[in-house]
Amino acid sequence: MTTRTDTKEKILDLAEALMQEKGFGEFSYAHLSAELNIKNAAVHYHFPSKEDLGKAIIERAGQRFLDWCQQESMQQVTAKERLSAFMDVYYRQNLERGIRLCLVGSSAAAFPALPPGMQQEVLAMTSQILEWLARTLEEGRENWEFNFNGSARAMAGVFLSAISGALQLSRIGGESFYAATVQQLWNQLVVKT
Amino acid sequence: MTTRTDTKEKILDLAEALMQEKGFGEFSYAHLSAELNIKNAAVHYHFPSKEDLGKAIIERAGQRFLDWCQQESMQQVTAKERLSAFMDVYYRQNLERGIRLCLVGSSAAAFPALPPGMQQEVLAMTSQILEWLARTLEEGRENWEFNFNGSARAMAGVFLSAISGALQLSRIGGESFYAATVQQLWNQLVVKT
DNA sequence: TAGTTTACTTACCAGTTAGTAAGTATCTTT
DNA sequence: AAAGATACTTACTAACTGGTAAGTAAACTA
Repeated sequence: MTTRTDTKEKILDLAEALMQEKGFGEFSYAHLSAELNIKNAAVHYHFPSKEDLGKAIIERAGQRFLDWCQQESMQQVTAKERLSAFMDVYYRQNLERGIRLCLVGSSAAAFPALPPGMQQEVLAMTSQILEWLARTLEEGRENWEFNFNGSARAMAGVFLSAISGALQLSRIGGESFYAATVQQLWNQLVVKT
Repeated sequence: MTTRTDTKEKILDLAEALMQEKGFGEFSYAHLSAELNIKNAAVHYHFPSKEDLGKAIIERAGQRFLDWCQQESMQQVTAKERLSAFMDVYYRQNLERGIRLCLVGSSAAAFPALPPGMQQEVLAMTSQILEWLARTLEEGRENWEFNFNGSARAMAGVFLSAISGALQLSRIGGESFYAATVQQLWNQLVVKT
């Protein structure tokens, strides 16, 4: 079975981008329909409520993250290379597109205003990311690639807080702020060779 | 000369709290006026546009920060105690009030949607904070209270990113996430005695 | 005490928000 | 070829948004 149209995916792509650029509460069905040259009722056809739309955005992104970290090429590289790839895909690339936030940062900032069903999806996705980060950091520490004290889970919290925060603050301080901050974070973590 | 009413200050207090709780774009003149038992036109009397209101919120908070870090008692304590006080006033306390974000984090997340005049105020306030942090970190390093490599300015960027990010992510992960993350950050920075 | 300023209220407005009900063209299945 | 599902459009709504113009009561000033 083939889908005749890809309107639903296009809506999700655009909504996700707008969420990173402006926040979930700062774009409307009218924004989506205007840009896609459809009527706002067409968006409601695919996503009856904004909660449905929000849930779908996060659900898809969460699945994409799982696919990404379970892909074959990921299993063959070191923890340091995996963490570097993570930062490139989920942070560095957003910087190049007009400083989009990561979905975790965007969701966290607007969390109390998000529909309940969406909050649950955000929690699930964030937990997945934090667990992957903790596993990666722990493995890197055992391989003498990373150097840090305390639990890998706590370090994962610091790392995710710092990079999502740095992406946000670089909207104020510019790309140079992001570059300097992430470099400092990386230097603190990585064992010099 | 005494002011007869304090409506203007009450509006600022409430607007600041709402900005930390929900974000600048997520509260309205109607929210403010309803809670203060006045009409929305009364809010417009004191702050004609939302840009005026936003500028006033940040301007006042920036001045409050300057007053705070220039107060007499601050000059008499060590860098470590000053940094600890900063985290208590500007972060720990927000956690206790339903996880309000700091104004820097709230502003950064919504930055592209903020009125231009407000963006300028946010930049000024953030610069003040980063400069103070860099000075404090540098002084603490010279006193053997803190231990870090690289420039104090870069470390200040990591520190501010991490704590503002941790406050946001604790909306997802709860207070325990904040506690664990900030403890890890502190342990990495502070020289053990 | 008359005039002016301050701090509002009353009563609007045009634009935007998420959401809905009913209709239509096109494809798929029987 | 008929019946049903799919993917929309047309046309609408009630609630809310930031913002304004005109009026008013009380306080301050000349």
